[in-house]
Amino acid sequence: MPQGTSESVRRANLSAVLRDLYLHGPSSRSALGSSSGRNRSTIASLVADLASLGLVTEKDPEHHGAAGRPSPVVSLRPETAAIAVNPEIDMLTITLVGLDTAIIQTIRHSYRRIPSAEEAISVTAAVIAGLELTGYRITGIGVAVPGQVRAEDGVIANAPHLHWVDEPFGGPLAAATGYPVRVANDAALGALAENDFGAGRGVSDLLYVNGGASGIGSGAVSNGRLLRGAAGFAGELGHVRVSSSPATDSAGIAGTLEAMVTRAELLETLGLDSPTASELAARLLADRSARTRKVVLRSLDHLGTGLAAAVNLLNPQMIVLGGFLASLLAYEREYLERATFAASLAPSARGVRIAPSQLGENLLAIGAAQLAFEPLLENPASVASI
Amino acid sequence: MPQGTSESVRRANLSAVLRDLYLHGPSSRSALGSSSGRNRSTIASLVADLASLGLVTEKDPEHHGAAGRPSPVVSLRPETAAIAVNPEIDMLTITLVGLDTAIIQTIRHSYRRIPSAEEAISVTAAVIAGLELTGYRITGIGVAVPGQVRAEDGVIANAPHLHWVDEPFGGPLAAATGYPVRVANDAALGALAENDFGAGRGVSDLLYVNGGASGIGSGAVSNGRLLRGAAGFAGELGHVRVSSSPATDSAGIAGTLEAMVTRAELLETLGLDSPTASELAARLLADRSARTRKVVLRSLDHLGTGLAAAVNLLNPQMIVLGGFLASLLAYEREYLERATFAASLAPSARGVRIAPSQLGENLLAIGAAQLAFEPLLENPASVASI
DNA sequence: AGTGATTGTTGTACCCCCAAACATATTCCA
DNA sequence: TGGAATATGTTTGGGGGTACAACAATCACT
Repeated sequence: MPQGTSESVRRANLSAVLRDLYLHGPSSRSALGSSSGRNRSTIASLVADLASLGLVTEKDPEHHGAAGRPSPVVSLRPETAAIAVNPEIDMLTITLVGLDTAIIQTIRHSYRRIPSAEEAISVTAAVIAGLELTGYRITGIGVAVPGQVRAEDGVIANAPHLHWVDEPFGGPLAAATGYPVRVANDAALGALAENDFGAGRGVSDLLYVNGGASGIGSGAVSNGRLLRGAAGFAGELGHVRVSSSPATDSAGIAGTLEAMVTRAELLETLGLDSPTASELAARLLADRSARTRKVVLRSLDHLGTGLAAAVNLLNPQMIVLGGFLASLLAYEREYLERATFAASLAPSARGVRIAPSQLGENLLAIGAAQLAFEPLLENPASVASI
Repeated sequence: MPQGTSESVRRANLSAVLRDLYLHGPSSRSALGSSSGRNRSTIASLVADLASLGLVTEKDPEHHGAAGRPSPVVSLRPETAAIAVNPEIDMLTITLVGLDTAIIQTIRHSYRRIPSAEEAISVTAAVIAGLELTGYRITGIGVAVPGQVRAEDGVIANAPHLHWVDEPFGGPLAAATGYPVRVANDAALGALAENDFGAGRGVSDLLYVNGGASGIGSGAVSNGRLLRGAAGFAGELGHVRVSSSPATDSAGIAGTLEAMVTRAELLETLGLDSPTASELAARLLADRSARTRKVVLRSLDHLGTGLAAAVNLLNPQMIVLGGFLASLLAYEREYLERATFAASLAPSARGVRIAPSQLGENLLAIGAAQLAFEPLLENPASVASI
């Protein structure tokens, strides 16, 4: 972000106010002032600007029983929204998400066979074209992809389960819909969402690891920002080696966390076929048989080794586990903590909390919407062009 | 850094100009203008401010053969300096480093036995008290410690080879010397130095891994900034597991990179006792015996596994190897690349270069000085108080 | 010597935030 | 019930900071 002009000051202040409202919900003008450190008159001017941009509204507060003149409550207008897109192997989910983080509408499109990137793009564009969007102001599209995404241009470098390799996605989807499009890895967006709205609220350094049917995805937030790396590929803990086993993962690498800890093995052990996430969690917790326990503990050993690598390399405050990894955590939390901290440097281990994911099925929609909202939050005046 | 006031604009612009000079050396006023994007008149005012703060001088340029009025060359004044401190098990090194990155003076203090933190602090304070510093303006002290350092307050959480655990260092040293003190891990400062002045110039995401007599240290730069993590402990690749071997490292963790790849084993194989770094490099390169080769390749396998973990988690553009790891790289670069990329996600692997360290024995002095200069670079007007 | 190009210099305009004075709305208390 | 206390909105003036335009200075080229 450019700095060093008086316009950049205005932009930074508008951004701070809008972000405060986005992260913490409606707030009085005086509270906005004290949290941003700006003067009363400045806040008044900033809020007036945001209101004239159509981003916020002011309402008279309910009486709250404190002395002094009541301060109007500033709220985000829910008409400002983003479109979250999540292609998976059997389904494409498209969600309309308000700037107030409300889930406005969800459309699921199933397909028989794994779609090509072109097909996914055209289906997405068709669904969006069919949405009733009058009354909404759409800031853009955020796409959560189960694979490695080049942040710069939204090209999907490799999404193994979708069989997409070096597929342009952001560009064509933008061309097909007319909206700006940003694309990122799904677990990275999960990390973002859990960090801002879930288990990791207020945390500056967080690791999110999700266990799904197709493998283990992960993403990290470092110093309050998504850890991207050079091209946007960072945070892939699932493909870090934790064993000398020759079993390979979806990327063909042997002995990785994803290769060693699988949902399929757990289902086989439990004798389940295709349970929902909550069924799996319940059945696993109920089954204290020796056989199941052995499988779980072996998985937790490998998971601990992997988490320890992340603890040593990233020094997070919090590790959030999603999917069946959350179930494994619930099964035997202390065992996982021991396994993790045994391979972690003691000072780093001391500061880590391991917690289950708090956001449910809307996790990726929220995360992808965050991605789409980011340019607006960074430069609120940019909506003038929408 | 606070934002949102007109003073912050001035600070950001002063900082941008000073940092440009720090990183890229002397520069004409017009070049400073175009690189920072500020107007001619603004640059004139900024440079005048920096000059009145005593940080820069302007000189008439040599004729350079281009049309137009010549632009004065702005240079950093070398009188502004920092004190770099590096305690090791057998020696304490104190270096006076100019803001123009010149090494002004180096003092080495040897001791017979490993010092306590208190002893290291009092020796450091005594050496600094004995320095002839008239004519210099000392911005502060930067300390590079072989261990995990809490960034916030400079407490050394664990420096295994020095047997320091939870030892306050920054605070007492500041009290003893009167200078502001910042403390960080030595390899992290190596990463910073290589990133700004060494093999990784211009790179935004870099991993530095150093192999020394006492183990493997590492640090990372992510998005142009030092990767700190929650408490400042991030970047410790040496303690990531790469093997199921029970051999433990200096932190007591089994099978880690540091446990599996040691300088001692290399020396034993080569039949050397205590060679200098360049002796070791030369002897290793000259020895193509099957026995040596076997040891080296096994080390490179483990190193590759470790580097792959970092590639997958951090997605760096460049990996810089120092110490005997640079010698291993020189011995068989392609083998290390294969070992690393075999366990790396292909898109992440494609963008990585592995290179030897470029900065020699002054690496840590430069890095520690960077740490001490950082507050000045961030807010140049703060020197007014020195 | 003249011309064109580039940059320093100066004065003005504009943007943005802050502080102070005043106005307003509420609670508290006698 | 009415004043005092409190907190905040509103208005106005001022200062810090950058950009712009006009002018001056200095170089290369012919």
